[in-house]
Amino acid sequence: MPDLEQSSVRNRLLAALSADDYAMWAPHLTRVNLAFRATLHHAGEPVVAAYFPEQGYASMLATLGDGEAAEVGMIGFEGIIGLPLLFGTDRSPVEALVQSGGSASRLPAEIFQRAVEERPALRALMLRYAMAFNTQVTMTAACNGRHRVQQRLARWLLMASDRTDNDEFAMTHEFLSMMLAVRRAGVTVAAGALQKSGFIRYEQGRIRITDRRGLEAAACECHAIVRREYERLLGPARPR
Amino acid sequence: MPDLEQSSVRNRLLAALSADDYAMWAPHLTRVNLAFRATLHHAGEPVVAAYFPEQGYASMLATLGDGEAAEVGMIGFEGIIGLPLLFGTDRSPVEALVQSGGSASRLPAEIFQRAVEERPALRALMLRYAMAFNTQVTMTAACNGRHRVQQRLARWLLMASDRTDNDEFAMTHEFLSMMLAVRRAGVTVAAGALQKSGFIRYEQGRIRITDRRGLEAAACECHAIVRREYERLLGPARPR
DNA sequence: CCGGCAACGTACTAAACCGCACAGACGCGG
DNA sequence: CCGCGTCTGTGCGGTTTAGTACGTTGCCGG
Repeated sequence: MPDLEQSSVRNRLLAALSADDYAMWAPHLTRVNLAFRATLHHAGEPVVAAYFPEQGYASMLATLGDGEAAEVGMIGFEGIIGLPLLFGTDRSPVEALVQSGGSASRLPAEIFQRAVEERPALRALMLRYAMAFNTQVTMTAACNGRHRVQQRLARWLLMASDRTDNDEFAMTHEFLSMMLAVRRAGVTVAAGALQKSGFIRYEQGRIRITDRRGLEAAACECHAIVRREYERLLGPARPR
Repeated sequence: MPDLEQSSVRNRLLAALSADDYAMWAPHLTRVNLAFRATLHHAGEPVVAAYFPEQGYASMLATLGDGEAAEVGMIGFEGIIGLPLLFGTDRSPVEALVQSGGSASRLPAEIFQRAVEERPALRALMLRYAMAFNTQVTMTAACNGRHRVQQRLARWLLMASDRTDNDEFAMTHEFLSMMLAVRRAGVTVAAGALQKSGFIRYEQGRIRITDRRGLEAAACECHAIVRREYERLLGPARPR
């Protein structure tokens, strides 16, 4: 497989690497399919590779004792899946589950960890992303405690939109209910209200954002706070 | 002020530094008082120093748009307050508020950041701690979504106990209600139930854990998961 | 010893959400 | 175009928590 040109890479972290750092990685990067519902790493098991999504995104799910799980963060083309490697460990109690299929560049764990040790600029970039992602998890914690289902649903849709650079995605109420840790029927009611207001439109497993401004107003501030932090640390997102 | 002997340091990160790394920092460390209710850094404002608590602990509070705040993590003698510095930034939307007074070693931001850049072993230690703290925030996010007030209260008391190495602390229901993002009256009811079961005992602003095993059973698994992750990454806590 | 304040106990109504159940709508394969 | 599985709409009773309010207890300073 030929090396991928850096200029054709959509992943924002890979694109932000210096030419040198990218060239170092290029021979080790393989373009892989991100299959819908694939698990990139399981809770408590070794993380053997880092993934830089190009299209699609994955959820980070905290697994609770009773077999349940709750989403704590999302990672798309702006980030990297496999952050435990950056922190010098190869496992965590978090599972990475692909929610929207696509593709990613895969890098073996040893290559990633060696580069993080040896390349200060690369390390700094990854750490800034880690900070942004931490902020996302932090606000999820606060949001889960304070905000109502409808606000959280609106926030969730905006985050998914940011991370896929898309206004429409395949997504059932059942699925959303697992992400938000609420009942399926609770999602139906909240989504119905958002649709009635004209912010979204959905049918049979597809949701489309029809009024982003409105949806932003319906969401809690958590989305805006996290988004600002991403832009501060990683540069502006492309305009929507 | 004379340099502090590393052997007399209670903070587990400082104690775990190599003698070399500690010696490098010793001239810059100042022992400061952690005053009850002091803010070590505000949301959105520069972090000018890192603090290594010796006694007492601080809460990390995510500030929401409406002026409210919710606790997302706690840092005591096992950690460091000022993690944004490790990630190469000097601010975050999180506030560090002292919840139990004590003392800490203070290190100016520049000194900390330079050492993180230049000293791989020191950096690795700080990153492992950051990973452990992230796990704490992650589980808080999941816990806030899934678990009931009484479970969360039990978990919170156990975490505070771990971080102060103490079974008793000054703490009102009013205060706990802010930490858990619930009503004050909700805490009274939950705490009353825990007391009735004999797990805790409290009166006028003091809470004491009287049956740690029982309290652990009453808490959700989130506490055990986080504690195991701390031990895995940072070594065993002293037995309780 | 007494007044005042902070902390805690409790009660009531309302809202949010759960658990469950079931019916209708859609869409795809045969 | 028919059948069946998936997805969505809705309702009902029950639990949890919010919001509010007010009474009681205990500490502390005068």
